[in-house]
Amino acid sequence: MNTLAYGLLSLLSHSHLSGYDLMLKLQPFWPAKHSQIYPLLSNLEKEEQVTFELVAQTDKPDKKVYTITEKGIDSLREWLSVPASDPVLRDELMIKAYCLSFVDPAISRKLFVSRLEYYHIKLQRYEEKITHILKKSGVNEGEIPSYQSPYLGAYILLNKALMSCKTNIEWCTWVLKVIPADNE
Amino acid sequence: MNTLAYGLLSLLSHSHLSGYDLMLKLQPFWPAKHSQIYPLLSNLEKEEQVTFELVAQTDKPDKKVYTITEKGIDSLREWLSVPASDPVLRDELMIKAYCLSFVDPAISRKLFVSRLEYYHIKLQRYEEKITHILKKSGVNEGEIPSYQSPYLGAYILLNKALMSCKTNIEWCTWVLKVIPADNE
DNA sequence: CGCTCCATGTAACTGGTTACATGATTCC
DNA sequence: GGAATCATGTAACCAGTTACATGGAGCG
Repeated sequence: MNTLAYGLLSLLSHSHLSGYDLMLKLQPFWPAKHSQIYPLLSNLEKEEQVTFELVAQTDKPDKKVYTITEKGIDSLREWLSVPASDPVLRDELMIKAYCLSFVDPAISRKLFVSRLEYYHIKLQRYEEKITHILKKSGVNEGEIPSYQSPYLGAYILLNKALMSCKTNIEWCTWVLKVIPADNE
Repeated sequence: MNTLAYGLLSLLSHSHLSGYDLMLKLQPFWPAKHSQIYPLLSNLEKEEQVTFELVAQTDKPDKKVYTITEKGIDSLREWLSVPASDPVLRDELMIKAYCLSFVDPAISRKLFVSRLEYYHIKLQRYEEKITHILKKSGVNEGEIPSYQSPYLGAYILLNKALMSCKTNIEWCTWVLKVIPADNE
């Protein structure tokens, strides 16, 4: 049982999903390709942490829709009780930022301008998602889903994504102010 | 040539370091173990991107101090010209946050309290480092190292680390407000 | 006609971690 | 006496990516 396996279980603890759905939903929080997910799911099935049902579709390929078992929920609970290991961030831009001065400012600027675009797209998506789940959870304006609500987890995560995104935009914008413009 | 190799080159572009030093310095920005770094360094040496000098020490083991070559600087420059790939963050706490409601609030709180401690320690370290490099760079108060300054890269990175750290502290603190206290 | 989306799977490879191995010094 | 730091290296393993494989539906 690795972290990815628990990631799959935690998504399945909220809804029934296919391997393909799991891959898409997990992307923002624990990136993984389908080639890693499918074998893991069949392991989880062997261990009786999940079950699946073959769902035939007409205009799309058939799919396996997975459901978490009581045993699966139990191992999630156990996993939640041990402290989370340290977060790991790997960002090429940070290494590139360290040796900016080896190339001319125009090239440096490009790096940060395109990263800014990346974050702006993310920001928009996160904002859409957060209003969407707040609507679904049915809370009043300014309120937060309760501890028992199945939407609390998603709301907490999206809030983190939003906050980090904004901070990164701030950082990139600041860096662009520090890099001299081309016409200077 | 993978990202880690460029990470080593970028550190060596600023100073002469041993494999051990490189490992320690790289940790905050691209975590890697010595077992990954030593073989990479000997590859870089074969490709003539770096050279090394055996330095004998009396009270510590001897070491290999590496120096970047012109060829190494050139490949760094080339690498800087291609856009940085997307950043990857993997954080178990995010997955755990998603299924908080399966355990009782006391257990949830523990997760975020210990993560807060983690970030507070990081914050302190980053603050020390940033004042240290600003002092070394010799800029006046409120000023920023120039584009040509060898300290600009480190300053930009530390600023990002600081900003992210503060945002994460803010997030954890907010989450702890959302999780009901034990005596409620 | 090629591209993307949906959907599943395996094989080969690269990246990263853990463990094995050695050995002196310093600190508790 | 045991642990931590410095310093280098290899071997075995696990995690993650890329590529191979198949195939229908819908879009431009």
